[in-house]
Amino acid sequence: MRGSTTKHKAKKSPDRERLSRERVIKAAIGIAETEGIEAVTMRRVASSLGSGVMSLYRHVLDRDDLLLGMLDDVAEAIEPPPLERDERAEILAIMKAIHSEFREHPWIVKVLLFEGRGSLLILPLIERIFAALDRLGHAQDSAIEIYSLLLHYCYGESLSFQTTAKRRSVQKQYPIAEFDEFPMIRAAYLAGDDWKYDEFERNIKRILSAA
Amino acid sequence: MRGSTTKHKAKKSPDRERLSRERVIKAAIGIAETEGIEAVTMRRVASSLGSGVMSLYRHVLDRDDLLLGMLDDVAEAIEPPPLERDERAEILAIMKAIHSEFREHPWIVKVLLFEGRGSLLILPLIERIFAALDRLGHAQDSAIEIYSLLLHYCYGESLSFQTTAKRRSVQKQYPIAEFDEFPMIRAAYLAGDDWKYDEFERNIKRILSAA
DNA sequence: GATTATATGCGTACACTGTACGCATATTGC
DNA sequence: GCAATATGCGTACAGTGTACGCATATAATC
Repeated sequence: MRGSTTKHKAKKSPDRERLSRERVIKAAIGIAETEGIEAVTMRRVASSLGSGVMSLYRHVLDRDDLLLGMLDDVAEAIEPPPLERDERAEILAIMKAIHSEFREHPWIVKVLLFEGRGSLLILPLIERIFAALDRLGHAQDSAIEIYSLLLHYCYGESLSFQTTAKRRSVQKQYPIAEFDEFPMIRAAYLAGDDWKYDEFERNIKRILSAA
Repeated sequence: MRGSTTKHKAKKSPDRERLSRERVIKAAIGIAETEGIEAVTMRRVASSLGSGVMSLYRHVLDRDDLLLGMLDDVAEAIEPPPLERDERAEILAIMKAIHSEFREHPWIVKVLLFEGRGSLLILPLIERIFAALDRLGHAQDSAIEIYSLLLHYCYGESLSFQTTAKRRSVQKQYPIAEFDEFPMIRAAYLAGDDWKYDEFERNIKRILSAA
């Protein structure tokens, strides 16, 4: 929408590219990707662009707006899975697409749940879920409930995955002795989570088998 | 003007109660309860106790430790639901207990998921869930998966409830026009969520029907 | 080209945050 | 009464988001 009129008049060849909403958002995403969303401070973004802090505010309303822009950017990049004839296969494919996006860009979940913002660009996928539930014979209220179950599990799982990973890296783990009175928890704890690979998919299937 | 009431040096009866870990944590919980976890800053807690900021650090390692203390405090207050013969009823009762705690003290979920900390005091309830799943004939791996499904849905739902409530109060809602291309989402959106009352319970039952 | 209008960059300042350091006082043990 | 310890907390520092307003770069008009 902006700057499309290519009036290449003065080739001043700016040694430093001009700022833009796009560039600011992309820089913020880069930082979030490598250092986590907590590292996305206005100063950090500015310094990664080699600009002053307040320059960012020419292209972004405030930090909240920047986060929203980041969401829109990744939402745009999602490629919708191909349509499936089978309703449950359709829903599973969509949930897997969303989930893998959450895994690839873990910061998304924190922004979604903490800032309470959501990108509108994901709506087509949600609509497809509702359509599939409709085809499965669900009335609106139960469709909404199942959708809520699917998505909130996805949120919780993705968020927990992050914090678990962090906890594990920090090695702030509890001593196993704490679990002595709870044999089953202890066993689960010791089992680790290598085999968890397909847990998400299997749990979505569980939900769908009850839908 | 604190000391002005007592002209001589009060030897044993201080007009101000002494600080303690307990008092610090309780004060922090009070603030979290009424103003949200974001308002729980060291300065805010100190001022609510009428003490200096650094005094808190005599009873609490750091802010993280304070949050952990808060978790333990509410976990302690949970009353375990009575044992149920029926396994699914047992699990449902426990999940409802946890969920209602999350609703009553919304800040818990944020601390749990963001700080990545957890209170050990809730382990007895978790153990009961695993025991019930065992009685239902689940091997360890599928038991862990179902437990993960149950709890992560509970997390996601509780967290989303908060942010939705906040969004609603701020009235930062999207204009309905945005949903024109997505009739089912639009309908769901317009339906509101008054009837959502038992959604959590019904969804847990859905999960259990697939367990 | 010259002049004006606007868009953009950003330095400084302010009100917050957590907490390290070390001094002052209160309480306890002998 | 005196020493040892426990407790309270003032000050300082490095962070955070961002309001304000000046300086310059670019665009538009004459």
